Amino acid sequence: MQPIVNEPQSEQELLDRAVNLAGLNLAQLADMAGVSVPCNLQKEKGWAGQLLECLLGAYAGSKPVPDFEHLNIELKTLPISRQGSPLETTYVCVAPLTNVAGLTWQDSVVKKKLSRVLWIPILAERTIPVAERIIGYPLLWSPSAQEEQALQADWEELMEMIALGQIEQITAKHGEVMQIRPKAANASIRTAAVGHHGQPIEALPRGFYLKKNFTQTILRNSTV
DNA sequence: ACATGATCATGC
DNA sequence: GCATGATCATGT
Repeated sequence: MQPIVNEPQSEQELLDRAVNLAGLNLAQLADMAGVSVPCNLQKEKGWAGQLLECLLGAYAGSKPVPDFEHLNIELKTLPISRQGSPLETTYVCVAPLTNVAGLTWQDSVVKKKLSRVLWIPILAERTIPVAERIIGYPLLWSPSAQEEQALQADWEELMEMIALGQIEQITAKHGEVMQIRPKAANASIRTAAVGHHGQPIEALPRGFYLKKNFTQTILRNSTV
């Protein structure tokens, strides 16, 4: 999927574009982009997110930079129920498993990634055919002081465990608003990590994910 | 019913 | 292998 518009030149232009997509369904968006709608997302889990990128003029591709680099804005689609509740957690970034000594929240990739996010809710209950899922009203967000505190607390807890060589003890239950879970093509993938005694080990790659309670709060706080 | 752990596609 | 985009599907 290639971008079909130029890069937005301002936050407002980006937001305007997103607002203009609200209320449309994925079939209409696919039509605008000249692509076909998959029957399900089993083999194209990122399809809707990539479709929105293309329609809004994101050019970053798979580069480790914000979707809208010059605006420092990250784009996230968020599947929601008819009640407006998030249906999935939200991937943030890979969790560093080596050389973590001295890393601070202020310099973390998580903080940077979440500093400014354009959330685009999609009514995406699994019973709704992909083509009929509807784009919701967009939300341009930066964490409040309270939200950042919560994120920082979880980040510090989780990173401390990693720094102590406890990566294999971390489960998705750790963290109040953010968790660490596997992020890999399959469970046999391995990457460099650090063990209990500081020795090098191989571990399943992990990622930071925002829990539903957190993204729910973001949506609620924007409710009119 | 739901979250956790597992997985899928793609580019370089 | 690691980054991007996430949702699937099983266990509890």
